[in-house]
Amino acid sequence: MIQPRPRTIPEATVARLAVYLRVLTALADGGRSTVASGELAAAAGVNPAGLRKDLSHLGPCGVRGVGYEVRTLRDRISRVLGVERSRPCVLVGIGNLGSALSDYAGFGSRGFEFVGLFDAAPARVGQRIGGHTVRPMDELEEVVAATQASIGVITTPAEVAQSVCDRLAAAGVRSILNFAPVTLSAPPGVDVRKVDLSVELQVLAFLGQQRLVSPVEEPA
Amino acid sequence: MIQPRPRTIPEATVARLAVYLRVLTALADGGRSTVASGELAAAAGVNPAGLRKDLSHLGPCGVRGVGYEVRTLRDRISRVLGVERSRPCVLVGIGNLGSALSDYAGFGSRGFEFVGLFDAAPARVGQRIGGHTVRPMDELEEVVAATQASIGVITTPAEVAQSVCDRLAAAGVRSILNFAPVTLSAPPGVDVRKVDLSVELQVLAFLGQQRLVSPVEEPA
DNA sequence: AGCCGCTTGTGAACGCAGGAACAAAGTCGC
DNA sequence: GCGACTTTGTTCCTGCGTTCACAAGCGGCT
Repeated sequence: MIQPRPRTIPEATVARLAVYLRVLTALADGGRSTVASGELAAAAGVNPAGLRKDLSHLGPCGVRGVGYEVRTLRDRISRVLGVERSRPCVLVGIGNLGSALSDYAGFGSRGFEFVGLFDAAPARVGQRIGGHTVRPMDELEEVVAATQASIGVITTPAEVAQSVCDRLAAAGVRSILNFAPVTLSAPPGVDVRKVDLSVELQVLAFLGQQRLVSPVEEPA
Repeated sequence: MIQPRPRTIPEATVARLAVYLRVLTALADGGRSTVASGELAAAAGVNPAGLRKDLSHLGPCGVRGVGYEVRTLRDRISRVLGVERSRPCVLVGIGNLGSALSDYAGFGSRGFEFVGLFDAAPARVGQRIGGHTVRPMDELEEVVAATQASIGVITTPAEVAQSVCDRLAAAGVRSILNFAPVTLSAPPGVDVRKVDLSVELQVLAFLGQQRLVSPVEEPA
């Protein structure tokens, strides 16, 4: 039982690996067999040297003078990220955003499958969205236990997000993706990642405003 | 003509300022008059010292021994971020995600207003969503010019995202928020930010898998 | 008025990520 | 079979972000 890659991989690298994986999948679907770091880096929007450093965390996986074998590298990254087989996820809060996510094709094709949709509003329970039926909150724990879902997505209003987080964690969910505009606290051993859409817009607004002062960094 | 804050503010700080702004707004609505860095940092989920350093970029705005005046600080951050008044935005691609975003209350209440929704599919044109009517792509340039929209949001399929980006940039949009799973290239002077939902899930999957090896960092 | 406690703002050290340059290695052409 | 070219993997270095720790300043109490 060897551990060829026991060391930790930086989180920034993990995020980029996911991008490389997408590009590699597209290349493989296009019939491409090998690719060099320069081309891959351009497609992913990163520096070639940084890309090679990222891949070096997986061990040597390229051929000098040639490049990387597309399918081999794709499979290797899939295995490292843990998306080689589909993972069951539950989604709580079937509003507009929740409906969009549950129906988002980008998830199913990338190793994530929603096995339970939940909402507290009786009017929404029973609706069919993306091949699944919305369930009442009462069934949350039961479904998590039955499906061994390890990932939960929260798209509820901010007021109830913390209580949903608590229930998910208690039910055994170990990873939570939070779209509600609050900072959640979870017990140790549970990872929480936050996606805040309005923050992204506000950063853009700031950059746009700042450009009015120092228009563009134009080199001589 | 002095320049009290001419220097650039780190982008990571700007993102956190947006979070502080949300917390401060909630505190102000709750009638709170002052708040200390410790409490504010806890609500935002960051280190108190880092929060004070972030705020120091705005100049002295607290009172030693007391804390920060909630409303004053809120207004100051709003001004720095450039969201003191509403900004016009256009949204291209009215699929599930686009519909959700156009209807998302979190945008309107935080200084962003969609002034144009666009889609290429004739079936979607004419639909009313969130108080606006979906327009055909032909009218994109016209609406951007008429409304002086400076921010564009792309929620189209990946295949057409680059062409939409080109048209937005040509029409005068200076900031673009991209939800399509591709890396866009834009002319200089145009900022592009990318939000990749499946990357977030894949990072979570990796962290969850990694926990199986080194279960939890339990200090003695 | 003077002291004390609390909180801010800042300076310094640490760790990490990103970029450039270089050596190793493998392939293609002759 | 050998040389030259291409590309990877690594190392060094620079800069940024984060954290810790302390001095300065203000309000409240006596």
